[in-house]
Amino acid sequence: MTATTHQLFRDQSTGKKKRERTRSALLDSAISVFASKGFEATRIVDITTHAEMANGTFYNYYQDKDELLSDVAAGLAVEITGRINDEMDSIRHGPTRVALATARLLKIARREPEWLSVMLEGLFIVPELQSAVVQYLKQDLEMGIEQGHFSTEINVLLINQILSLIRAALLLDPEMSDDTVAQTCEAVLRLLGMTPKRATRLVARVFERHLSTDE
Amino acid sequence: MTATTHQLFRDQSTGKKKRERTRSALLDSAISVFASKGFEATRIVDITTHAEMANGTFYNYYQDKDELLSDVAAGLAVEITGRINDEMDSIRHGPTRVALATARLLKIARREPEWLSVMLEGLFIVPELQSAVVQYLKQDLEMGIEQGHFSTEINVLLINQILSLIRAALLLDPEMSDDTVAQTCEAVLRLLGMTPKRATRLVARVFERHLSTDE
DNA sequence: GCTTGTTTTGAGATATATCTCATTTTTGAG
DNA sequence: CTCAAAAATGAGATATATCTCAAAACAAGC
Repeated sequence: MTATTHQLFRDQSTGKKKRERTRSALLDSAISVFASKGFEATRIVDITTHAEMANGTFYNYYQDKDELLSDVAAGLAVEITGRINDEMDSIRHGPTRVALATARLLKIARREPEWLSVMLEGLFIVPELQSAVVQYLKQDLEMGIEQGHFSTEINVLLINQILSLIRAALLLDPEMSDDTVAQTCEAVLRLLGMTPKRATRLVARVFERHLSTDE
Repeated sequence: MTATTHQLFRDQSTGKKKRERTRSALLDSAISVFASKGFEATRIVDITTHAEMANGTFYNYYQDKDELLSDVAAGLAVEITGRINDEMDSIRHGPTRVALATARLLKIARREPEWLSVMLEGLFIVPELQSAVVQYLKQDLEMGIEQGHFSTEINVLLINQILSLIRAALLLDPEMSDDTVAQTCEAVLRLLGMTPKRATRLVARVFERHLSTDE
């Protein structure tokens, strides 16, 4: 029962001290187990078994499950926001940035189905983590408002609505078909006050200009 | 530690046989405990203690927690949809129906904060229950589309997006201020393809025409 | 108030998780 | 290679939940 696809934290820690490598193995296993059984239902021993260690080892690193979840979610947030921001510097059109970021996020979820669900679970259970992820989103929203494309107030409910739309997509279609991605992007833009026509057109353009290759 | 506010199922079963009354006491206690600790975290004994019975009594009625949740959520769904539909017969304008139903749902959550969270938890954990609740919503959506006010396809993702917006409101502001209610109604209408201006105007009208008294 | 069927009770058997720590194993610097 | 420090181990002590069932309490018809 070793990890199959991702090796995110293990990869980041090869060459480093043993302590770092073990911690990373715990983090990677936590992603797999949290994603498959859900956070509440997973037992410490599920994670250590998956990581092929003794259960006592866990307690050399964390006090409890929550501490581990924080760590995992924070690490995933860094990785995911990093990937999304990649090559977005050049884009200075608010709605395009929002649509592209949303689409990229969901496409990451397609490649690495476990990442997004675990990160979101972390964001909802350990709300302090939200600020880190959400700062980018807020900047893009402000840009879109200043440019006159969005018609909305930025408040905490709006942010949660957007996160909820993303979670709904993940829950309903973990495979993350292009349809689901497109419908979710359009939903976000509508929520922000764009008309259906403009939203559809923009999403289509974002798909062909920025996402045609990166499958 | 007896129930304070609601007595939904107890009230429905006064006069009936003992068996019914005990079952109702379990259901009412389940609402309180699920709402305060969350479904996963509640233990059977939490519910029986709250209901002031021996823990063994639970097993005369249910096999496990999930069975109880189904029962509770189904009962709540009947009560809540009944209240929402009350006096909506006369309204034949799709968007008004959607806005009013959303606002009423959230205002029920204000009076009975436990009901909606438990019902939603049930809908997400026992998806079979969704169809019962969602049929009304679908009818209103179809009406709005036929009348040319909505611009969207009705599919399961859309339904989940709407439910998610409602859950976001509940999570963020359980007190359910008028602001939260209004913002959520507008978000639903935007999602369905109405322009921000129309959505705002419609929600304002629904508030003054249909909701001014029922506080 | 007696009797029979129904419901409740709660102690304890069973199951499952957490957490500790004396011991063993591994690591890596010299 | 050697050895002290670091890390891992896993059996078992502690804690917590589930579920059962013989006995007690109760309800209701006669």
